[in-house]
Amino acid sequence: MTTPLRKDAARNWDRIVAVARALVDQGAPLQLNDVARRADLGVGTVYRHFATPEALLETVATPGLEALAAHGEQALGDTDAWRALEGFLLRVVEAQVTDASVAPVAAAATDTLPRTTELKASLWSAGSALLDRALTAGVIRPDVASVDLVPLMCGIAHAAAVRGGTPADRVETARRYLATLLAGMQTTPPHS
Amino acid sequence: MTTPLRKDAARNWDRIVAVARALVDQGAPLQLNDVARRADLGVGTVYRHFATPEALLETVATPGLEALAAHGEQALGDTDAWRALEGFLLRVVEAQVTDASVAPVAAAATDTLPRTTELKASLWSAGSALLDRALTAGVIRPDVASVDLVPLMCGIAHAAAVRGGTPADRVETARRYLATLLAGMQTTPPHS
Amino acid sequence: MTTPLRKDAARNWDRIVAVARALVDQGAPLQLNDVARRADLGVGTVYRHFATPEALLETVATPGLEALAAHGEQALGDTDAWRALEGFLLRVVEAQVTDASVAPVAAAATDTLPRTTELKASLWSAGSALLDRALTAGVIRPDVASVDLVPLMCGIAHAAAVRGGTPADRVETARRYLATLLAGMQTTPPHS
Amino acid sequence: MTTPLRKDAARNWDRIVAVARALVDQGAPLQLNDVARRADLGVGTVYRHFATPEALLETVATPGLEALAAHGEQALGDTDAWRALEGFLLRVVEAQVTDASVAPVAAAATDTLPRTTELKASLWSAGSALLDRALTAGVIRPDVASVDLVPLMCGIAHAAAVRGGTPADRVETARRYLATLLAGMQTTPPHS
DNA sequence: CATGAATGAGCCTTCATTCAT
DNA sequence: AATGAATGAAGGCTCATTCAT
Repeated sequence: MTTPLRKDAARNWDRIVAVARALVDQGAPLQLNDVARRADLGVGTVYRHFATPEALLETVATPGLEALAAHGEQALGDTDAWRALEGFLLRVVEAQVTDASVAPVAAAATDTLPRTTELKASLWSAGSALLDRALTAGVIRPDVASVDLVPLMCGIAHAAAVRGGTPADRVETARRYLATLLAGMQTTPPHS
Repeated sequence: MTTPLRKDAARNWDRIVAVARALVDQGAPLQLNDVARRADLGVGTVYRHFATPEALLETVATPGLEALAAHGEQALGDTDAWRALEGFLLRVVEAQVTDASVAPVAAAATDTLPRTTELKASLWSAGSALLDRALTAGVIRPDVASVDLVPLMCGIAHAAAVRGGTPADRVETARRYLATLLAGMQTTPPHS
Repeated sequence: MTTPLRKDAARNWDRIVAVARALVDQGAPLQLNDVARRADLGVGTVYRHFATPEALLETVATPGLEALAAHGEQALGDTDAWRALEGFLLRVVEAQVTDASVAPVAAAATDTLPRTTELKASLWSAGSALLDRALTAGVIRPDVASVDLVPLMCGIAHAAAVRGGTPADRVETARRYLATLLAGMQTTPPHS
Repeated sequence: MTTPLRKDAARNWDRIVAVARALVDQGAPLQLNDVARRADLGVGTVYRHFATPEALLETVATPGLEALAAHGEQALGDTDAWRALEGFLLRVVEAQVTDASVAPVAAAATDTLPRTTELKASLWSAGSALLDRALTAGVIRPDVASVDLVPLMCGIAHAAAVRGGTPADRVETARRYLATLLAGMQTTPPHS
C-alpha cells in the first residue's frame, strides 16, 4: 500500500510514535516540536512523517482502533447476538477510557489519515452488523440506530471522565454506565 | 450581594458578556484580548471585570445554570417522582446541547466564581433529592448514584455533539439518548 | 510653607505614607495603584498627593534624611573633629543599610520634591563642614573632597548589600567597610 | 566546549550580542523583544539563543569577566604581593566603571550561565589568593576578608557612578576611591 | 532524507496615568 | 477632594511551520 520506509526512516518513525504515545499517556499535549526534541530528532523529520499533530495522534490511536476493529469482526462469530453486541461496546468504551488517544479520534468529525477513516468505518459497520443481529434476534428495542452506537460510547467515556477518580475508577464507572444504558436498550430483562 | 456597579461600568460589563455570549454561540474560543477588541474596550477593562477566560465563561453560563437550578427547585414540588426526575434531567441535557457555555462549566472539576460553585451545588442537590424520591417511590433501580447524574448528562450531551447534525437535530438526539438511559434506570416498564 | 491639609486629607496622606513605608520595608516595588488598594483609597487620591512613585519614595525617606541632617548639625558642636566626622558618616551609612528608602534617594542624581533637595543639600554641607574641620585639625589627608562623602557612603551601603546576609549582618559589614575607608583617610594611626 | 553553531546561526548570535552590547552601553534596559527588533530578527530567534535577559547580559559581560580572570591568573606571577593585589583590584573596578554589563553581573547573587559562575569563581579565588599573599607578606592588615573583595569593588564602582561626571571622570574617581580604601587596608605607610 | 535555525503571528498580562462621576 | 473605572501601550512568551544547509 505505502512505499516501505528505509530502515533508518522506519526507526525514526517508531521513535516518534513511541514518544507521542508516552506524551499521550501522561495527558500532555502533542506538540511536534516537543516530540522532536524528546525523540532527539529534527523538527523537520517529524514533520516529514506527520504533517500535523492530528496525524500523529491518529497514528498513536491506530493500534487501539485496529484492536477494536478486530474484535468487531470476531464478535460477529459469536452465536449469542446480545453477548456479541455487549462485548463489542464494552471494548469500545474501555479503549476510550484506557487509551487517551482513542477518545478524541473516535469523537472527531473529520479524519486526517485514510487509515483512520477506514478503521472508523470498520467499527461503524461492525457495530451496525451486531446491532442488526440483535434486532433480528429480538433482544433489543429499535430505539437505537447503528449510527448512535459510537456516539453513545463516546458519551459514556466522557461521562466517566467527568465523574473523575483514578484511571481504574473510570473504567469501573464506564462499565456501570454502559450496563445501565444497555439495560435501557434491551427488550428482555438484564442479560447477566 | 455585590456592590452595584457604576452605570458606565455596568454597561461595559454587559457588552463584554454579550460579546462573549456571541463568541461562545459561534463555538469560538474565549480570548480576553479578542473580547476586548470586539467590545471596543481596552484590554484592561475586560481584565478588570473578568480575571480569566474561565470567569467570563462561567458568567456567560450563569443564566443557564440559574434556570436549571430554578427548575430543580420547582421539580421537587411535582408529586410524580419519576416525572420530576425525568423532567429535570431533560432540562439539564437540553441546556448543555442548546447553550455551549453550559457543558464545559458543568463538566469542569473546579470553578472560578463562587456563584458557579453555588449553582452547581444546587443542581447537584436537586438531582440528589429527586433521585432519592424516585428510589423511595420504587420507580428506579439503585444502580445510579446521585453523583452519577451530572456526569451522565454531560455524557449524553457529548454523545449528541459527536453524533452531529443541526442544533435542532442534536436536541432531538439528546432526548432520545436520555430516554434510553432512563429506560435502563427504571424499575417498571418504560414510562412513555 | 505648604497649605495645611484638611483633616481627612491629612489622614489619607498618613495612610498612604504608612502603606508605602511597609512596602519599602518588605522590599516591594512602590506602585501607586497597589498603594491605593492597600490603603483602601482610590488611585486618584494617591495621585493627588503624590504625582509619581518617586515623590512617594522621597516622602517615605524624608524622616530618615531629616534625622541625618539633624545629626549633621549637632555633630558640628562636637569638639573632636575626627569623632564628629566619623559619627556622621556612620549614621549616613547605617541609615542607608537600615532604611531601604534612603539609599535610592541618596544615590539619585535628580530629586522630585524640593524638600528632598533641601535635605540632601543639608547633608552635603554638613559633610563638607565636618570634613573641613577635620582637615583644619590635621587629622585627615586631603585626598577626599567633600563632594566625595555622600557617594562613598552610598558605595559602602551598596557593598554591604552585595555582600549579603541578614539585615543585621549588613549593618555590621557596612561598619567594617566604613572603618577601613576611614583608616585610609586618616593622617594619624587609627583613632579608636 | 559547546556544539559549534551553524554559520548563519553564529552570525545571528553575533548580531544579538552586538545589539545588546550597544544597548547596555547606552544604559538602556535589555528587552529581548527590543533586541530582536533592532537586530532585525524574529523574537523566537533571540529566545532560542538567550532564554532570558539575564543570560544575554551575562553573555555580553563575559569578555570583560574573562579579561579580569586572565589578569587575576597573571597577577599571581607578580613577585610584589601588594602591587599584584592593587593591580588586580584596580582592573576589577575599572571594568565595572567602563563596561556597564560587568557591574550588575558581578553584583548579582545568582547566575544564569554556568560560564558566568565559573568566571566569577575564578575572580573570587584570584582575589582570595592575592589577598592571602599580601597577608603573608605582612603588607596588609587582616581587617578585610577575601569575601569582601568583590563587594567592595562593586561599592567603589557604585560610588563612582553616584559621584557622576563623564565616563572618564568616573574612572578617575574610582581610582581615587580605590586608593583611599587600599590605604586603609595597608600595614605600611601609603605605597605611592 | 534529515536537520534544526529562523520566523512571527498571536496570546497573555501588567501598570502608569487619565478623567468622568 | 475623592473615587475607581477605563485605557492601551508595552513587554513577555509560545509554538506551528518553513526552508536553507
